[in-house]
Amino acid sequence: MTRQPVLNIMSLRRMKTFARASDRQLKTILSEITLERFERRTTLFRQGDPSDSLYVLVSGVIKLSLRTPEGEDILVSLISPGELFGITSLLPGMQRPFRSEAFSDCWVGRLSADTLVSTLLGVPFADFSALMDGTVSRWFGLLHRYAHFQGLDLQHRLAFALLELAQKFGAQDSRGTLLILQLTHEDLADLVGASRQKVTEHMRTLERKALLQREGRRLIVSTEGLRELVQIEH
Amino acid sequence: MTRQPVLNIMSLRRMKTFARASDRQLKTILSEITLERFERRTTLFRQGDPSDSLYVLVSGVIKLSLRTPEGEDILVSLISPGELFGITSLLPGMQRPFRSEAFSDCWVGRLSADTLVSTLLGVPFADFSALMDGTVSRWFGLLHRYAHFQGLDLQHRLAFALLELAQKFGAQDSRGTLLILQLTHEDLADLVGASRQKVTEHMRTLERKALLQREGRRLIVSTEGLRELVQIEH
DNA sequence: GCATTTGTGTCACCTAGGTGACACATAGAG
DNA sequence: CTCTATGTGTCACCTAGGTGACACAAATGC
Repeated sequence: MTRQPVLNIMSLRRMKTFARASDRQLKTILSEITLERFERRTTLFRQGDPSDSLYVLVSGVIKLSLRTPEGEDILVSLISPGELFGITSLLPGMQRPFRSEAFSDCWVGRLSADTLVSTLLGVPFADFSALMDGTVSRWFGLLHRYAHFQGLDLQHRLAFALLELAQKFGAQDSRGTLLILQLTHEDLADLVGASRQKVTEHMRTLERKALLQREGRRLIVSTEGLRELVQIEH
Repeated sequence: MTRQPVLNIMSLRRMKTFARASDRQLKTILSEITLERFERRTTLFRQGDPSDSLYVLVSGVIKLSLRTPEGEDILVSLISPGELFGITSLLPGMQRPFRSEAFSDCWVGRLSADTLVSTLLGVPFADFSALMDGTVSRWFGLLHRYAHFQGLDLQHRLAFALLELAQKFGAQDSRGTLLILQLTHEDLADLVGASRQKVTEHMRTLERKALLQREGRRLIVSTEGLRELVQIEH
């Protein structure tokens, strides 16, 4: 077993995140970091765990991955030494969106997101976190969508996309959720990464299944129906 | 033409980002926001523009999209009223990664990222921005990768993935860039969203094209060659 | 109101890539 | 050094979805 690596002000400052920090700040942070070792193939946290702490990779390689309901594995990212990960801990009340496991033997530093933010910025964590939530969390949502889309067939990508749109642009209507948007099939195709023609075809089958109606060029979707379509059959 | 909408403390506070702000803060922000109108199909900013200001959507729908080198359009996101967008302005020195256009007639508020951060958090923008860069910018990078992968064939996805890995885990070697990673074809398959078998096949053709060599289970890639492969032929 | 442009529906055809199967290579574990 | 696990290479086969083409419908401009 490898010896525990030294983590000091100099080694921290070599990392991008800490390059600008003062010695005092780094000292505080150092005193709050716990070093841990993880053997290859060990998992650090699992999808769905509460997203409490933040990690710094000291040595080794970490793998972030996603297990789809269909049992497929999606490798979202490989983390290299010096990087921070477990970033959802910067957003309020998140769960871990990915599974994290040691891709090789690793040394990892763990600290609370709160410590990082308050010592580096000197700002209450809740304020920071709320700002992140209002801005940058959309990136995260999109990333999540794209990752999930990997290896889903068009039918399901469409269903997900419609649900997302219903959530964002839906108005309740006696017949279902009315999308207040003038979406062409081409727009949808660009959104789900498919051809215009195939989108037309699948939209028709959704109509036939009564998960979707049209009123001129406006869509009325059945969110329950779509949700069912998406969850079942795997 | 629609009348200019009223933007006041109350309407701001209805937006997620400003929900927690004090009246004073909102007042400062209000005084710094410029309201602009954009007709349907007008573009607010283009891919590659400097990412200076931040936008708040007051009414209408905004479309963020990406034009691939192949001329395909990828619809990354549709923004609904109340959302902030143009978020890359929170990171230091970024260019706009997406094109933004009015999907319907819109009213949009524009302000500088600096104003937002310094009035909401009371922290120098550079500090905040550096922290974002060290943490959350990875999300953005991944999002960018996934969006670009849309509509690329396996060959190219693989090439991109290898380039990315070379960047992160590459060591210079007389024969090219050596990846200090024990990657199986299955790992690569999970990374690019393909089957193990097809990855094997394409890896072999990359070898035959001399863009790739192997030393045991370690890879040596030719970054120049791959870059060429990826850029040419469209 | 008509004419033009933009969107929809539906073909027939083709190809990238998924799948299963199996032989062979390699690398750890004992 | 051998045995077992895991990884690689390569088939033949099948299917989801891309493409081009064209008819029809619906908006939009004039």
